[in-house]
Amino acid sequence: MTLTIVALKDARRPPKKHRVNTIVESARKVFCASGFEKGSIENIAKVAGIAEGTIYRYFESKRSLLEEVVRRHYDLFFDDIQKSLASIESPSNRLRYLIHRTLLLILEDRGMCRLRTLYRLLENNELPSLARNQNLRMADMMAHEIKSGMKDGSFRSDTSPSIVCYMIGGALELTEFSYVQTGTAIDADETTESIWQTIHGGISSKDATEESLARLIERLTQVTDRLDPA
Amino acid sequence: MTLTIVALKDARRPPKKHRVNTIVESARKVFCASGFEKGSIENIAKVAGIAEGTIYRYFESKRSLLEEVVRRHYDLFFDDIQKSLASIESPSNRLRYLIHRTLLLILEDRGMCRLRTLYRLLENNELPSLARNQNLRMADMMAHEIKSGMKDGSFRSDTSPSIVCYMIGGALELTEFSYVQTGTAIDADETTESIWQTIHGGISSKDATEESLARLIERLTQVTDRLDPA
DNA sequence: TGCTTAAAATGAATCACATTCATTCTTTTG
DNA sequence: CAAAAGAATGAATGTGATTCATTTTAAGCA
Repeated sequence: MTLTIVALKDARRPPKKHRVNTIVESARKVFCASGFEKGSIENIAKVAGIAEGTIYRYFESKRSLLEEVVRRHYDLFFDDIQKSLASIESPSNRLRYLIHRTLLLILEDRGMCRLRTLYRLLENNELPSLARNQNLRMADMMAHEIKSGMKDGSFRSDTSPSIVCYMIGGALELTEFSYVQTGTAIDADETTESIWQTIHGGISSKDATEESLARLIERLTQVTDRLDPA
Repeated sequence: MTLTIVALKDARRPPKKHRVNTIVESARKVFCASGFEKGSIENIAKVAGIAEGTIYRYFESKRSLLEEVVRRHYDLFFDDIQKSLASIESPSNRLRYLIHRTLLLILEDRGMCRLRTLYRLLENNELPSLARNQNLRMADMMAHEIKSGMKDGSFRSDTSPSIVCYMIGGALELTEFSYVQTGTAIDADETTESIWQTIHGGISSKDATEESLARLIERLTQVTDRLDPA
């Protein structure tokens, strides 16, 4: 008897958690398939096999449901990325990894990408929103590496971490945007390389350095000429 | 008589153009004040002093009305920028100008910015949309300068113009986004400088290399001085 | 100037959805 | 097992974009 009761008690909560999971999962499917605006609550309820009203027991609004869908997806990503980061050596390499990993995520699921891109646009009211937090989390990770690099001397000390973050984040976002829009595949390796190269070395040709080298060679030639048995 | 008729005939079109102007202008006011979702057609019609249905004679939907509002604003900007560009000397300077000018536009009207940011999010269906065209137009201008710079040797030849465009565009967009969200003023000069510096010279410190070279040259100079007929 | 026809404007009606809530069904507790 | 609490339901509500039959205005013509 006691066992039965315990079993029932335990069975009480799983249904609750299970309900939420079912709803979020259905919402994900519907939103990914039809987009946010066209993915109706009616449809989500139908897919979940429940009544529309039930959704509102667990979620305040359609938008907060979207928020949960997006959050679940990206939380996994962030947790995973943060773990990997620990085993990578220098700030440079970690920064590169962040770029590369994000590109892979973008490629992984175009539907979610579209949702996220779309989601960013909707949140024009509350400040401490999910998208903001996601951006901040990624920006924080990048900024941290940039600052480390500035400390250990591998990056210039007059760099503005936040602007560099914006530049990397922006490039990733526009790449994502272009992918979502056109569906043209991205070469993650190549794109990482381009972004990294620009961030790292800039676009200016290294005239100064090359001039120095030229002068050096000239001098050396003079020296060797002298030393040569004339 | 004839004159009167002519006057009436001419009066026929101006009302039409005038109507559209009135509608767009009212829409701009309402959207800027309340945002897209909360700015209702009813309200726009009221501000314009016409019936709701009339709006639908000139615009297919609420969204296309938004599109027109945004387009008008940015068309002016692009035309102006393109004119100024002609009188600027080098690719580098033109690129800098594009960055700076865009930042000034962002600062100029936060309401329009918010609309544009919001607008970008909405367009998840039709490909050749306005936002896309705007992005393309700006991207084209930037890419053009980058390619010129690569040709004339001031930029590295292994630069990827599109990635660099993405990086600049992305940085501008995130700066815009942060401004729209927080309202914290941006220092256009300083931000331009940071973006430019990173794009131009990268973040890696060149100190090490250059110092070594300088020392090397110094040594060699000493050597050659010795060898010179004292 | 009056008459006819075409274009424009109107706003009440429609429609699509998100959201609410009185009611019904289930589970828990005593 | 009955009462109470908690979930679920889906019809009703509310909001706001969009449509359309009707009315108003303007244009063309004798």
